[in-house]
Amino acid sequence: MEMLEKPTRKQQIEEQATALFKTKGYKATSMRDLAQILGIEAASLYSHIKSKEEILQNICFKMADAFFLAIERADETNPELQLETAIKSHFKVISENIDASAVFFNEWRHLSEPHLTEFLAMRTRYEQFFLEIIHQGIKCGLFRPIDSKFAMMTILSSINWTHQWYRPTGKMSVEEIGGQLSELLIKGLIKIK
Amino acid sequence: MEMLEKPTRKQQIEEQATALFKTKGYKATSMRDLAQILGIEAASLYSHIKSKEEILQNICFKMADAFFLAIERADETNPELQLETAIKSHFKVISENIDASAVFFNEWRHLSEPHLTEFLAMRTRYEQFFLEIIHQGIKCGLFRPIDSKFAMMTILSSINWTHQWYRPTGKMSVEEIGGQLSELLIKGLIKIK
DNA sequence: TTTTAGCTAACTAACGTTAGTTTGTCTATA
DNA sequence: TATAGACAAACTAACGTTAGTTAGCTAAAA
Repeated sequence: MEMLEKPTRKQQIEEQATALFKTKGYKATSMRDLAQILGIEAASLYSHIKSKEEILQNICFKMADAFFLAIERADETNPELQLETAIKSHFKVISENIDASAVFFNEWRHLSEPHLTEFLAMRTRYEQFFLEIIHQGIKCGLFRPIDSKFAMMTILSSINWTHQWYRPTGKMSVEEIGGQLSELLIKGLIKIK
Repeated sequence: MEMLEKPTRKQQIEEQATALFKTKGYKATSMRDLAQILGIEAASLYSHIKSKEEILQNICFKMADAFFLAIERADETNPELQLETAIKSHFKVISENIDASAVFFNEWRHLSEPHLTEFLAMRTRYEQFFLEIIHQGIKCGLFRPIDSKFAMMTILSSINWTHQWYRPTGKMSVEEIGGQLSELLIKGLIKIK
């Protein structure tokens, strides 16, 4: 872990930019806003970065990598367990990168080509992973016969929204939220039956 | 219904602006972009509107009104039926205003004061409505003992994401999606048990 | 001495918006 | 019936501001 070493200026820039992009949005954040937070002039940022969009690209693709890495480790055989693990892993990545997640989900459309196309292709591939689990679950009669794409969208959107309200200082822990999320989405809100 | 009459120029502007704000975002949409679509000069827009932000305000607050109107009619006594009705009503409003919903959910942060504060207050009040239903359901033992705010966020985020993938021309109808949404969220993905 | 990280100054492009004007159409009056 | 006034909706031109970015300089660190 290189976390212990003090961050490079470039890392500081990306960190503060991530926070600004989250709260103000990419387009509404100016290089002068960013520079001010770091206590330097806007022009000085360009000693460390190539362009404003380069920052956005780094945030988006680093997050994409993190998401893929998280689900690659999950290899359960039972669709229910598989889905539970996938939901928990997905949320864990978000919880560890709240600001970057917000940017990832809300600001990707400001990527220029060819990065935009590449980004969307990765997203589709990622969704495919959840789609397959749900499809298997339906096929073996474990899940109710539902439109699998619809179920995938519903489940992912619930998890993806957590960046809006989850706070590390809140009363629910990461494990607790992950568990509750998968329980609510798989078993539903209603009790027993 | 005044739908049959041809829209005023102002209505045309708001309609096209809504579409642009959805796809490009509020900040990334210029008045020149908007004017071009309507086949006029940017300056000419100001014969019909006060400012760019006025358009955003109209979109956001019209949607807020629509959402409140939709749930005010629902008055079931059973929490399960109440929640089902609320979910369906909420989705129905989105389905009838896909572009405006996207702007409502994604661009509200660009409202200036005092509109921003007013907007957030309305949103909290709206969330309170769902919170209350879930709270009642838990209290009477119908719903599992879950953090009600967490459940509310999870449910609302699922419905609010539908604007991203729902298409009137798709294979699922509005009623079908509304039904599936409430079923998935209330009864869960898993079959029987 | 070379490199790094900041500075000042400036550029071009684009932004939202205002001012003043023109054009066509409808309506009421001469 | 012809004309004048009012209005709506567009135009051109330009304003002041802000955007992202570049160039070249300076001072301190390696």
